[in-house]
Amino acid sequence: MATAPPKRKTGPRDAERTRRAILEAALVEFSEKGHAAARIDAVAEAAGISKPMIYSYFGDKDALYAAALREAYVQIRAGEKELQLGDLAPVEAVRSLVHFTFDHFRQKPWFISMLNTENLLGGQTIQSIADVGDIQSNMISELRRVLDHGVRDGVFRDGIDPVELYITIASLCYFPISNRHTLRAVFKVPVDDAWVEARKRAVSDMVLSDLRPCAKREGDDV
Amino acid sequence: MATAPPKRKTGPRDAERTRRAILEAALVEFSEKGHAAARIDAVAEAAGISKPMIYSYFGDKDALYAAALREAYVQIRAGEKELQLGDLAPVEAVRSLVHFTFDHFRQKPWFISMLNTENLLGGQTIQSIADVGDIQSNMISELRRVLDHGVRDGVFRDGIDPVELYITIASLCYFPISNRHTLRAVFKVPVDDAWVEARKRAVSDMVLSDLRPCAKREGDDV
Amino acid sequence: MATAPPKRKTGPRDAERTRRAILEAALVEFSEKGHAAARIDAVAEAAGISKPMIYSYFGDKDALYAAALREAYVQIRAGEKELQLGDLAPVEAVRSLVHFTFDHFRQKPWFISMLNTENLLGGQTIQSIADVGDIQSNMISELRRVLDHGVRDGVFRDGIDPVELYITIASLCYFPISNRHTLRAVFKVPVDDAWVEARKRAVSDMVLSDLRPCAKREGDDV
Amino acid sequence: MATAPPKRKTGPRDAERTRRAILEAALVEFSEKGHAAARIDAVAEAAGISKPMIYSYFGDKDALYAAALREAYVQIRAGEKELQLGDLAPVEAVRSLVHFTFDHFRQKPWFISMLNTENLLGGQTIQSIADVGDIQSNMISELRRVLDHGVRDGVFRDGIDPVELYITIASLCYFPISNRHTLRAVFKVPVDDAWVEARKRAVSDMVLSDLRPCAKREGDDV
DNA sequence: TATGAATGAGTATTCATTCAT
DNA sequence: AATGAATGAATACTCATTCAT
Repeated sequence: MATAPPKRKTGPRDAERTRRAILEAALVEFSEKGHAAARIDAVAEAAGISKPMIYSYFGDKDALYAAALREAYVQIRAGEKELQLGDLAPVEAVRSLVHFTFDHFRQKPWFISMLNTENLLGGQTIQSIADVGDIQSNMISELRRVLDHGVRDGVFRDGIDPVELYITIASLCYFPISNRHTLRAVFKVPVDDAWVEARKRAVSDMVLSDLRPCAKREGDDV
Repeated sequence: MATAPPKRKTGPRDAERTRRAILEAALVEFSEKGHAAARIDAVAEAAGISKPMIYSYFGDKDALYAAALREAYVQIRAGEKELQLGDLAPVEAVRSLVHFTFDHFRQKPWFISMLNTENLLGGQTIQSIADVGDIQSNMISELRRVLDHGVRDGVFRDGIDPVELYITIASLCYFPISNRHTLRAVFKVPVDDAWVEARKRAVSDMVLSDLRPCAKREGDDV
Repeated sequence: MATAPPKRKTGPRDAERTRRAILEAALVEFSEKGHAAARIDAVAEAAGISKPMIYSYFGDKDALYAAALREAYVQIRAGEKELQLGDLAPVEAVRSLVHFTFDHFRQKPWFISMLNTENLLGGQTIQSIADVGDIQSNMISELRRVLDHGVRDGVFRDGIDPVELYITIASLCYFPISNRHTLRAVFKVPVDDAWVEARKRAVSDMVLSDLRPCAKREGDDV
Repeated sequence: MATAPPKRKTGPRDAERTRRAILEAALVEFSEKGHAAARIDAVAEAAGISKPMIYSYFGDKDALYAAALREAYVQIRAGEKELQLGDLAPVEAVRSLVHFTFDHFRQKPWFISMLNTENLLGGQTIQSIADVGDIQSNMISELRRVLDHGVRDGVFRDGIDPVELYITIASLCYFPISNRHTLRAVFKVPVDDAWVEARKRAVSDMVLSDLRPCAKREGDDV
């Protein structure tokens, strides 16, 4: 913002800039406080505009929340797109996705917080976001192609569903970040950078290990 | 409680029963709505008592929330204790813990919701619950013994930290339940009993697979 | 209380003792907090009994307040009676009354506080205390005799109404005590024992000076 | 305020008018009921605005109370200033101050009530009003000049502290007004205009008599 | 007589939302 | 397009008073 060209008094660009400012402030506010505890006043102040603007741009609190939630998904999708998974060797592609996911969860804490909040509310809002499925399907498609490639190369076992794989990845990346406060308090886990990085390595190892076409792998231990 | 003398309809014993009623209603209310959206009125009504009783028994909303959070931990600990992990073969013990964890998350949804809520608040409350570490340390101790046993029996690899293992288990069990609403909406996952049961099996397989003392396991795929 | 004879379990004396305990606690509570801010709970705790006892002994909060107000008057009357004004020379009697009044206001702060509170409420309660006039009339009668005596002795001027004199005395003794907090804050008056004692002397001098049969006294300065 | 541009019906100037309306309503409410019994609802209704405005303009009940208390002092200072004591002969100046004080106490009953309330609370609030000393110091300065002038003219005795004199004046003016309800009930004083006016004369005579440089005045009667 | 348990009726305070300019 | 002013509807919390034993 500081490096932006000098602001013109009015015009179409200002509207978009205002919209962005509100959206980003809302994303922070909703993710830090949750839906109920988030304050429209706080969003207005953080965005540097007056409250009525928010209503004029977004409608009401719920609509603003929906926009913030969607923005969280848009951001992670944009990050995943930049990975260019198709250009990497399958094992590298998966490892890359795991690392990106873990890091994104860690560095953009509002994503996890928004998901937590939304799931607490029973997912009412996400259903109403029409294109949310499209947003993610790109990544799933790419992952499917990576898996196919890996099977063809003999480095992945067959029959893996990309969605299930993504859920495994997300599971392992999500919990240590989303629950870091309770982990620290209950298990005395030292949730610092070193621990988190170690955890990230362990997670990517585990995910890749699970993909390997090892004959004696599962279901033979009972 | 089980050893208490038979409860009279009314009288001095009402105090304890009232306390329990409030606590259980609060656990449901806080977990369904989150901290900010939870209503003291709703707790009172669900508990079948008047609002002032809540203040008389618990102090204020925050204290009631803290009591509910603690109760969530007490409940899962009680369940884990009943597993008697020490009496089972190591592999069985781990599988049993995974299944219990998964099922508890699924069947007592307030546990996950309370953790989500608490982590959203930055873990302020859990830190103030003095004995929360003790509550879980039993389970960790037992898990450590199971791991040692498994290493001695040659069915588990060496050097596994019980806390890290538990975090892996919890990660894999937590996410599919806690994020079921967004998963359904975003990935069109059919989050029904069949899917959840399949997921549970996949998770326990994955956990056990990761424990196996396979020489060519990790770090050799880059 | 510590030196009281061993308490019998029940009996007529206990009832009276309980009554006194409640009354004294109420006097303190009402005078320290005022009518609205006084808490029945606080009275019960200070009296060392349960709340229902207060209702059983006094009826309700207003009745308890009335009893406490009456008690404040009874106490000051008892003090005035002990002065035995009739046994003193007129000048001494007046000085004695001034000093007693000043000291009583200072040492039994609840009297002033109760009067403040009652006047804030518009004197609704004091009107309902049937015998409150009788309580004070003794003192006024004695003061009238002192004044007559003084006139006969030639030390007081004639035509002084005892009630007006008492109002003058009370005025001068009341304000420096009742308003000590605002005096300190607004005028930086050092409201300590030395100041208060000096004020007491000034007040008694002023009162006696005003009583003296000096020819060129009043009304000649306009 | 008198010099402000003509007020438009609505618009930005409403803010100041609303503020005044709240402040005046608060002054009446707090003085009539005391701090604890005063109702924010009542203030809002009397001011003709909604409750949230009070919080927006003043913060909370305590801050509103503090503003009302300060306003009471500002009002009496403004009145004292108009007296122009410096332009009067010393005796007249003192008599004028006494009469003004007495009349102000009588006609603006909220001043006495606010002081009573504040002293009941132990003066906590007045201490936090930073400029309360300045508010009154003008009057004390003027009074000091009047006393000096009177000494020079030979109409006042020497060595009188203006603060002590003001306390004497205030004492004698305060009590008959502040305690009018209990005086009526206890001493059957007919607290009507006639009595009050007579009292006012008696008070100013007494104050001036005490100032006169009469050789045989005090301390010689014991 | 005495009390722990319980509550109805309030009260200060907040916040999403709209109005008027 | 933008905002300071305003509010209706809620919500946490309190307290005098009563009930049941």
